[in-house]
Amino acid sequence: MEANTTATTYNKSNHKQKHNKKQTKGKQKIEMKMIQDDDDRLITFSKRRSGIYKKASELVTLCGGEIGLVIFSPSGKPFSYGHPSVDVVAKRLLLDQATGAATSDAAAHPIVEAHRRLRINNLNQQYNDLFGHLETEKEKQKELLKMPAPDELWAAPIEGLSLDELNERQRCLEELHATISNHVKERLTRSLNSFNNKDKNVSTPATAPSSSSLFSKRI
Amino acid sequence: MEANTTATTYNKSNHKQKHNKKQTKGKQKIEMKMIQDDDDRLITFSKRRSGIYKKASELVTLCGGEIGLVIFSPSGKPFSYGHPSVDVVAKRLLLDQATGAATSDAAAHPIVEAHRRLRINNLNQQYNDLFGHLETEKEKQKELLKMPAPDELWAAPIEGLSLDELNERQRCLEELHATISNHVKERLTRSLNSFNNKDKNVSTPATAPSSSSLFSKRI
DNA sequence: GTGCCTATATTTAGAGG
DNA sequence: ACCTCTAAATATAGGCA
Repeated sequence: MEANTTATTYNKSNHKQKHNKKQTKGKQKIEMKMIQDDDDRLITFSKRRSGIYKKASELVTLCGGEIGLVIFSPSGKPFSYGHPSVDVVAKRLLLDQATGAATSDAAAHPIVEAHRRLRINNLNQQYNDLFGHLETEKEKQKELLKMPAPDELWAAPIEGLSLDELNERQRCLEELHATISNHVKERLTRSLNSFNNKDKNVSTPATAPSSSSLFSKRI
Repeated sequence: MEANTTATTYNKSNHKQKHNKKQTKGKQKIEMKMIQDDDDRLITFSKRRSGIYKKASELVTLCGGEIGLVIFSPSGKPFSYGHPSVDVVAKRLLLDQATGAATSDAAAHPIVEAHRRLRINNLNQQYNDLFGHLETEKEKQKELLKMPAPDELWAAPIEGLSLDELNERQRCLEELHATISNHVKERLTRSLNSFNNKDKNVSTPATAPSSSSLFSKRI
């Protein structure tokens, strides 16, 4: 940030360097996928964890409110950050729940939307799965699908027919999506190796022998 | 780069510049203290909350591990983000503690109970959880979107397409889906607000008969 | 592992729809 | 409210101590 025009500030040790040669590579863009090198991954974890802590504290400072954060490192070590403390945040959550105060209004309405978004998230999860990301999202999906009496959530008053139409269309989209996902998945099974580059042109023969069981069609 | 003579005057030598006018002020530095203006604070809260969600998901993607995050907005509404889910993280924390595993921060225990109860009695957490993911995923998907006429998607034969084409189609579907969802959301919000009474019972063609009390949504 | 450094990549404040 | 746009502020990858 401080780096002004000529970028010659790295010579702390009065060692003269080539004047117009870059001292470092600067921040390089990295692919958003699991870092394979153990060492790099650990370093990145540390740095980014700090970054998140900072963001969290800034959010609290700027906007007030409370925050609690727990992170398990790839090696399983737990870290946490909280303001005023994880404890306080957790207790407040309990208190709100017990008194049914702040959460009741927030909960009642989003119920419908929760269901809606649940279904959307379903799609996202499949999408991610196709690209080899967020494999464990499925766990959450499962848990969420256990939501009590989802059907009751749809009794909300709705202002018009067009909404139903939208819902119907939504449903169709989901089916189509699932179908396409299936096909993609099948192809992927046979050309998995080439699929790291998302814009790589990967084409395969047109039919798949098996592997349809790989992808359980839901929704 | 270096914050040179800021904004207002872009004329280095005190004469009129025709094309040098800045279109916006760009990101301005702000003091790290509570934002007083209600509106600004709310906006900043939203933006930064999304930012943190993204950072969290990136951390998980790059490094693996698990993360659970709970935020109370200044007005007391709870938000959360978790991977694989807040519940999983909480349970893991509990497990670690039960087995006496090395806990770098033991203060987080109550969060476990909090989330258990939340999950049972209140969908708000799930809602926010999903919302966070949705926002994050939406950005990922946005990068390569080009939406053809929706109708073409419906009739499109799946069989003859390359993997690339299928992937592209997926993205279109995602976007379409999100768009429709937004419309539904808006309508629901509006209608729910206007039918803000308890036990409003308006049945929709295909689903359950009654709903519980509904309240307006706010941050 | 932590901390510093630079050069970039990313985030986001502010203003408009 | 939520999205877009832009320019400036931050975060951070890759190195080194």
